[in-house]
Amino acid sequence: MKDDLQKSRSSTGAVRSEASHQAIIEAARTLLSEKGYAGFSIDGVARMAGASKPTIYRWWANKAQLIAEVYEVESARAIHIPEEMAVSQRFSLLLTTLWELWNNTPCGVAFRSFIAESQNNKENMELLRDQFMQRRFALPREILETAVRRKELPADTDIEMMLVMSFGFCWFHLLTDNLEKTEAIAPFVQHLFTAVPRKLRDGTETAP
Amino acid sequence: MKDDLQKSRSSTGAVRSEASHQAIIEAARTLLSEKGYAGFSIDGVARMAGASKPTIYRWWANKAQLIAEVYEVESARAIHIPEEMAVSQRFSLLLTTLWELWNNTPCGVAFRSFIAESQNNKENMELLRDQFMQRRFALPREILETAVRRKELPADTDIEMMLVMSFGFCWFHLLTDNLEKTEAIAPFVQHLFTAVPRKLRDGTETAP
Amino acid sequence: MKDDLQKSRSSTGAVRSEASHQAIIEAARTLLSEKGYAGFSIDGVARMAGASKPTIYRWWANKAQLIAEVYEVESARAIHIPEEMAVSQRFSLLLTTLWELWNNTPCGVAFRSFIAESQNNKENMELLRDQFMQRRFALPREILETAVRRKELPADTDIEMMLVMSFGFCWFHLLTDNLEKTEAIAPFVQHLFTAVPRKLRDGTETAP
Amino acid sequence: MKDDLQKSRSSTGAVRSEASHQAIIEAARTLLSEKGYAGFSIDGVARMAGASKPTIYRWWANKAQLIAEVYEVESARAIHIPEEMAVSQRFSLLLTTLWELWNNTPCGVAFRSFIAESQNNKENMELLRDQFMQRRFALPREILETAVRRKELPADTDIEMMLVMSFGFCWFHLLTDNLEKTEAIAPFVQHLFTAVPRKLRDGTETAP
DNA sequence: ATATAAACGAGACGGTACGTCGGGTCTTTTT
DNA sequence: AAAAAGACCCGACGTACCGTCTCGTTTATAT
Repeated sequence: MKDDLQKSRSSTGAVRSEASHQAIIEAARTLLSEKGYAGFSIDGVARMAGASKPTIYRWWANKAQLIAEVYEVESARAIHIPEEMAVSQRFSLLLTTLWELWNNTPCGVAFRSFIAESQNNKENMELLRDQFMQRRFALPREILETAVRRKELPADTDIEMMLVMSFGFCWFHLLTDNLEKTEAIAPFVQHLFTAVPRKLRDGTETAP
Repeated sequence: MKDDLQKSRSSTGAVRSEASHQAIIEAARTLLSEKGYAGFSIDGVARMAGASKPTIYRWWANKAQLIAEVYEVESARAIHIPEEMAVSQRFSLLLTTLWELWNNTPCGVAFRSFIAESQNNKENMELLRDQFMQRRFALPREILETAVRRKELPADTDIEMMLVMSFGFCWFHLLTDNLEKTEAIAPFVQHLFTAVPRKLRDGTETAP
Repeated sequence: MKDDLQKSRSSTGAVRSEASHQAIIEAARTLLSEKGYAGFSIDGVARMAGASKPTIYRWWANKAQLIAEVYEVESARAIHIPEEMAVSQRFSLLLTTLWELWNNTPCGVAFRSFIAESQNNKENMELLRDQFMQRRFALPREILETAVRRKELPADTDIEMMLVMSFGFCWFHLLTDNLEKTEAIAPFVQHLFTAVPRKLRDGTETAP
Repeated sequence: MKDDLQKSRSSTGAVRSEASHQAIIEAARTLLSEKGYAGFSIDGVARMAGASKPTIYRWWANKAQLIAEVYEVESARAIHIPEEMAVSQRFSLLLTTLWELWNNTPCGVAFRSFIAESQNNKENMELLRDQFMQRRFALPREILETAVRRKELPADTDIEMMLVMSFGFCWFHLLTDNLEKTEAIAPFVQHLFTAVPRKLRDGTETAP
């Protein structure tokens, strides 16, 4: 949308202020990391960003979506998982990197907040499930698919089940504020790849 | 007077009204199941229960603790998992029963709400992690320990890891409103028991 | 029959605890003088007195009446106005003494609080007007009546008007927190006695 | 952004809703006159006005100030005291008119309530004494000053003392719910002007 | 001496209001 | 057209008091 609007700048009036956009995201980031979920409010973001609430609501439908964008922006720096490693090592590295991200940036609070916020609202729940999580799944899914292609994993590996199990494991630690236990990752991954889950014979996958 | 003039004349004071207690729990239950987490408020509970807010706050520190009690009351009817079944079947049955409980009673909303609410507040987070979840772990832990005793599972089975993996898997479905996919349980359990996670050689367990 | 038997075995029961009575009055006094009207509550009195709220309500119908008793107890030490002085001097001394009492004891706050509280409630209003104030009027009325008897004042002096004018003048200073201006008393009294108000010819008095 | 990125893009914001303002004042007026001081609450006003409590608190610091505005609005219709009358007649007419206002409009309850409420709070006390009462004094003060100018009253008339005495007299009747005794006004005024209070020789006035 | 009846403390209770916060919408003005 | 400013309604928050109501415990009196 941003691009389109800017392109048609014949005489359609003012365009979205990128400065405001950045200020809002930055304020949201700061508020989340300093005050946590409990201290996060749209009012607070507007105050800190020097923006007005309507401006925020014009671009984000609600708190959850603003938080989601904070997460996405903050986690945008590409995670590089070297291709020459074995799949279990790649996966392990991915999870470790993820936990570090959650521990050391506002991403951890943002993710927890987004999950919590999504429980309020059917629309946000769908956003979380069908879009946000699908983007989170992309990289690990690619790693697993690559492994299948390379024959490191069986052709009928139930990749979706592996994703759900992995994120379930991570969410549990995230949502019980237990992310420091990074030593739990290795045994988990080891188990996961010891006997890779397979798709059911009828071909249906087992998880979302 | 407090100190010298009197001092005798003591009493234990009036006793908690069980009627109020029940009315409040029942109202909370109803509100959760009819309006969901978004429509749940202490004001609403007070209104519906015909109780006063101070009475609620006298006995529950906050929303989270009231919700937790709703869960515990509602889930109190004993779950019986026949002893003569194999451990993987017992575990599978437990998870299925749990999902049914979450699907068909206010327990599902209550659990989701309690998790969400706990993200607000360090105190509730600890309550969730150190007390509430330990009570949830009791039955599955016992099933696994029994299996170890019966030599169905190796002596060094990492039971805590299995618990975290299992609840992680369940939470993920719960928190993405995906509990209808009960057919995902079987493959999960199958994988879990295909290669049971073992404790590390140094004897430390791998999870919480 | 049974009733008769039971009736004959009756008693008057326990008697009012003077210790509690004293403790409550003392706590009320302290609370009023330390926290003022805004910080005065029956809960607070009960707490400080080590008494229970029902005990307070058993003996005083409401806040106002408790405050009134505090005033009466506190102001009980007899005020002596020498008889050999002229009436205007006696009156002036009385008012000065009164303002000192209000300034240096909880009486000032108590009186203000009692007046304020009486605005809430018809019953207390009548108490204030018909009983409490009549007791306050007693001494000045006596001084004026004595003066009439001694022929210092005309026989048709409108004593009630003088009382109302005097207390009106004092109330205004009390209720605007302006009691330090004691130098205003002398000119007031001087004016009051310069041309003493007389009763109307038809004999009816002019004030309450 | 607040500081550097932006700073232009400003505006004065939306303007106070006169409709809300009127609705709130009107509701306060109605509540006072129907339920009296005891039945007057900010919650009640909000409810009746269809306004929100924050809107009320945005414009009035507390109950007292809202009540004060009700009084001022309600008493705004100019009181006309014909200039050609003698000062004592003008004064008498003023007081009679005032008592009628208090008796026949919510002004009476509002004044009583404002006085009572001001006893709670130092800030409101000052408001009452230094602003509200000064506005009430304006008209009678002007009448007396005019009389001095016209030489109806001596040059050294202690006008402030006369004001305090007059309002003290009126307050006493107001605060003891005794305003029906309008026949008390005439003798009071007669006495007041029979021997007008004079300023002390040193030039200081005697009252506030 | 012993029953009785009232008073007592403790404190829970329903109610009402307090003053504040946040959510999301609307209006006005400025750019 | 977009934005800042900020007013608005709504409704919830957690707390304070009010006055009433159990409770079980003294305690003075009247048998």
